Amino acid sequence: MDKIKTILISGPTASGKTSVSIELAKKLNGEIICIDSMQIYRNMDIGTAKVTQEEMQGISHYMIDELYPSQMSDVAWFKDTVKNYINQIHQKNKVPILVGGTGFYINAILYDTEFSEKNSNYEMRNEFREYAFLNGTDKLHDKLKEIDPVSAESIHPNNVKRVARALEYFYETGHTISSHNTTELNKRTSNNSPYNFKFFTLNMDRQILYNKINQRVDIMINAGLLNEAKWLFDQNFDENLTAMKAIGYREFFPYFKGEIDLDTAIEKVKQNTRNYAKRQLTWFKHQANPIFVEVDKFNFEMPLIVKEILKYIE
RNA sequence: GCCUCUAUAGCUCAGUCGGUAGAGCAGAGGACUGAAAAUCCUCGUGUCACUGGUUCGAUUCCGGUUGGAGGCA
Repeated sequence: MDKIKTILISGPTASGKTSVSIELAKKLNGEIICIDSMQIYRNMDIGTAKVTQEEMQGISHYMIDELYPSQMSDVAWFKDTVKNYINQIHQKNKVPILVGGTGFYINAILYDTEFSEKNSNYEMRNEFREYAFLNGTDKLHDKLKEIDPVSAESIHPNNVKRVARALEYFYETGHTISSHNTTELNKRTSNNSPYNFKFFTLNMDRQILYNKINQRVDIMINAGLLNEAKWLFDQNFDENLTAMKAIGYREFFPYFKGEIDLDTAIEKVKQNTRNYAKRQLTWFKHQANPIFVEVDKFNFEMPLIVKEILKYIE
């Protein structure tokens, strides 16, 4: 049986993924799956730049509003859910178009990262984090050195999250996470993806991108971002929830508490968004092998961009 | 007009008891495989405003000039 054909449109935030994907879907009889760690949450529309009903132009979208902010997402669940949607869309004889900026999730889907083994233990994670807090990050790192020197070598002691996960993985499965990672990385290079995919990353001059980001934050403010942020703030959720880390929300919490003024909070949103865009680009450049589409070279003209992408398809 | 303070990295400021300087922020680069919009790592040469003087040597001390802030009239 032939592999299912899919198209993936990625890129940093504010690069125009949404409109490109909708134009493509119209041209290719496609449906859209959003690969975005934050658009998955309900009640967080403006700040996550979620597609609006009008923008969709009748194209079906999936993986939006699947969870409540009080729920935790994770790669394994995300990948399985997307997989199902891809199959469903394919069975309708339509083209699944994946669009999003969460590189970690994208790779998990495209390169079929193995998560079947049950090995996630949040309690253990928290214990390790507590241990590092009480005894210092180096002490936690020493524990890792004992059971998995290879991982200890590549994970910085300050990166408690990773050190804790590596330890958790070992105690849950009896194997080192470094061996698991090696296996999964080999899958990526040996091209045994379950999909026949074309992977695009939209990009543009850095300064232009930053200007777009700044402008978009202002637009979000005018569209009522503050109300959304206030709502989330008022829920009094645990600050460790993924949804509480969303840029465009958490920066306003100190403002609601009266600790900073509004302009400072808005500047912080812009800055964090810029930094995030930078991290996304680093991921796409080094953790994947996409076709880069420099949209500013096409003057941001949608027909030209779509035409460029279509050149690589079929 | 007079007096006082001030002029150092894109920004906010340290500092050098005289031997050409360093933090935070911004910015840049990177890592990443069950929290990922998360988490973490690396990167700081700039006419030390200009101009004279003292000195072996001045960004540092002294004089003047110019810009800024405050006070008195």
